[in-house]
Amino acid sequence: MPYHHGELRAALLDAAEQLVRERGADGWSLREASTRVGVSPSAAYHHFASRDALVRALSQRVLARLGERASEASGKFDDPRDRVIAIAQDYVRWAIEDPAVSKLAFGAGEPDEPISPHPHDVLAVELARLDLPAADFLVWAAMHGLAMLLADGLMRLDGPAAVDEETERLIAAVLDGLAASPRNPLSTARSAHTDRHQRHDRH
Amino acid sequence: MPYHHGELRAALLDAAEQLVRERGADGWSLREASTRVGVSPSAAYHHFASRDALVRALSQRVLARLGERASEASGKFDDPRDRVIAIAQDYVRWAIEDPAVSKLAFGAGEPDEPISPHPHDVLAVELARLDLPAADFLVWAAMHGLAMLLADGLMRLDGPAAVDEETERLIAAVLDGLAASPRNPLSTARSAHTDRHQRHDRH
DNA sequence: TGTACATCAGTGAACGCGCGTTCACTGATGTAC
DNA sequence: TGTACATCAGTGAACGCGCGTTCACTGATGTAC
Repeated sequence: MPYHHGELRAALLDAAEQLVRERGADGWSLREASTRVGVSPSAAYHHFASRDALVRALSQRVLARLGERASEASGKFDDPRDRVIAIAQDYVRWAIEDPAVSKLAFGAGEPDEPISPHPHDVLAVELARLDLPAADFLVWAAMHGLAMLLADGLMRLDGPAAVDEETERLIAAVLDGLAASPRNPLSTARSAHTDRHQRHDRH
Repeated sequence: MPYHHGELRAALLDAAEQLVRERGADGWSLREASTRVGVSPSAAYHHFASRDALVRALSQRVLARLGERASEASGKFDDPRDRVIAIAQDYVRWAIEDPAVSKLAFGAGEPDEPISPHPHDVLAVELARLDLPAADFLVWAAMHGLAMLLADGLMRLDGPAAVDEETERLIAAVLDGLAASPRNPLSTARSAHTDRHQRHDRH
């Protein structure tokens, strides 16, 4: 073990992520993550201002990876509708496979810097192609709800096939329903990260 | 302050709920709740086996209250469709008004005993009247997702009117979409509490 | 109505523990000349 | 190519703290007779 680790920041995030996976969002400590990496507890403070900063950084890394997954999932199809459904299926499967990590990702509050690619943005691009303005948050809400109910064990589905099927059924229903009753195209919904971008842009 | 409190169990749950509200789902201790009630920390052990048991009991109490709210909300309308939308609007508003408590309610795992009335059941009754079999979990997922995205600050809406409007838009879309493409009426989704009931019934 | 006594629901001291964070330090690295 | 030195990224001891839980206890309550 070299004196200078070299990748300590990433290694601490890895260890913390694994601990979240094993013990839940709050069942671990900075000291424990340091020990796993093989480093003294104080070493972490050269990379994170506090335990809380580490948690936020982890949340952001996880969300960015989810955004990448969404991009990949949508890339397997051409039709925008199929792409949206593929994103949703991937999102829901991910939440079931990694429930504690996904809960942490969404519960860590405002990010320190914009998340790229943000899952919401990946979805919004596809919905724009479907000519369903102001649908992005509602479609996101639908897939998010299904994902969280399953991740929290409040709802169960037998096997990945059933999960994919129900996800498609829900998202298809939302898309069809929104298409059937279009309304005022001016969205009233906003996201934290979009706000920040806009604020930046205006300066 | 009498030696025998009389309502200590409920008082501890009240204090814990308020602490969750102020500091977040995990930002408080059993000792702190006891102190607030004006009782020694060990007194709690005559009413709860552990801190974890207190958290579970709180989660269950909160869910049951949400079920009651849902019943009340739906009672203001006659048309089942309006009733479903009213339940959803109440659910989403509740999550925005009390985000930390609502997050705790859904994250506390399996209940010790059945929740009555369970919010999902209240919803399912209305959906049965709409002749939309196997729609209950999907409609629940949609409202739940909207609620959680708003509670976690991942999405924002300006004011209660916008919240109600977007909630109605989402739920209406799901109902319309599901009605337009009916499928195999055999639901593959199950809930933890329904499972338990069934297991009981079969004995 | 009075008394003995079991039970219930508190007290308060103590336990061992692991936590986040600070601090003065030191070994390793890389750059200037 | 060699050396001086600043900077970087670790160490390890220590801090004060509040935690959940246990334990022997005691005051209050309610019931039997």
